[in-house]
Amino acid sequence: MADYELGDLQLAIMQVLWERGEATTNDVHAALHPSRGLAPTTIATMLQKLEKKGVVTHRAEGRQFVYSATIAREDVRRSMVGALLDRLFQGDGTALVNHLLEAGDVDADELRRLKAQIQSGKRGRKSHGDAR
Amino acid sequence: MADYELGDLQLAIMQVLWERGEATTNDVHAALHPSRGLAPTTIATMLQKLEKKGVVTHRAEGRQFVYSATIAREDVRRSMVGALLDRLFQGDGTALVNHLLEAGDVDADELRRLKAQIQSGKRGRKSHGDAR
DNA sequence: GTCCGACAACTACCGTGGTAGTTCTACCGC
DNA sequence: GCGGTAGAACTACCACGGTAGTTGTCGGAC
Repeated sequence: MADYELGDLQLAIMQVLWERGEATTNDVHAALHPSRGLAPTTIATMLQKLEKKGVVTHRAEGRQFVYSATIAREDVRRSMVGALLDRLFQGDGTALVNHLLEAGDVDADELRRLKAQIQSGKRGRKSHGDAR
Repeated sequence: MADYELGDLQLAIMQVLWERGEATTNDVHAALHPSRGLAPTTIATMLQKLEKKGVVTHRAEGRQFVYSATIAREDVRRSMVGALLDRLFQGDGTALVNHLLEAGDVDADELRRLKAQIQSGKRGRKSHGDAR
């Protein structure tokens, strides 16, 4: 399992790719422009860097490039959350959840709902045998 | 509330400072050397960069510098977890908790314990009125 | 009084995220 | 056929984390 560390813009781009399955440079630019107002070339450059890094691929369609992610959102989440957990909470996941509660990012009700959902069977797949 | 984004080594250094209250360059180097094997000058440089950034201060004691953090662990956690949350989970804290569960970083039992602890009164301070 | 050692200060360098301008190419419309 | 335009490619540049060498200074030992 490689370890992916993506920057802010990179993540934003990946987000678009994950949501749409695939997208042209222009699609990505259009999606991000309202919130970031970046030049199209910036997006294009970033896409190239992302490709060199191996996390996206492209396919030519006419003279446009259609990009798509080669890695799953979950993989990036796992890797980045894991890194944060180690760096900031010494790997203690419970401490993170606790922090989330304190910061008001989740509330106890949601936690309860989550727990209930887990109890009802969808747990236990894969026996989480990944020794980080 | 400023927004703190610290790198890996920077966090490791802050960790030492937070644990000890204060520490000399040498203390920090000694603490980190086993795991990282860095040159003392690297630590010193980083400490200076951290100071320029305003997150640590120093006080001279003889000809040594004794550094201490000027920001709380909680502030950094809040700010970095918040950033991660936005970037990777679109701000949905519950999704993060869910991810933590899936990845095996916390388990349902701990969650239950946490919830119980919360229910017993220590909740509700500050009404989390921070609009990120 | 001189020299050594410890430590801070300064300087340098690499990689990479982020940003964008400029150039090249190829198709499309007239 | 020719010129314009769209989009990719190339190049450049800054900031910053991370890494460390070199230089300067000051106090202690002899």
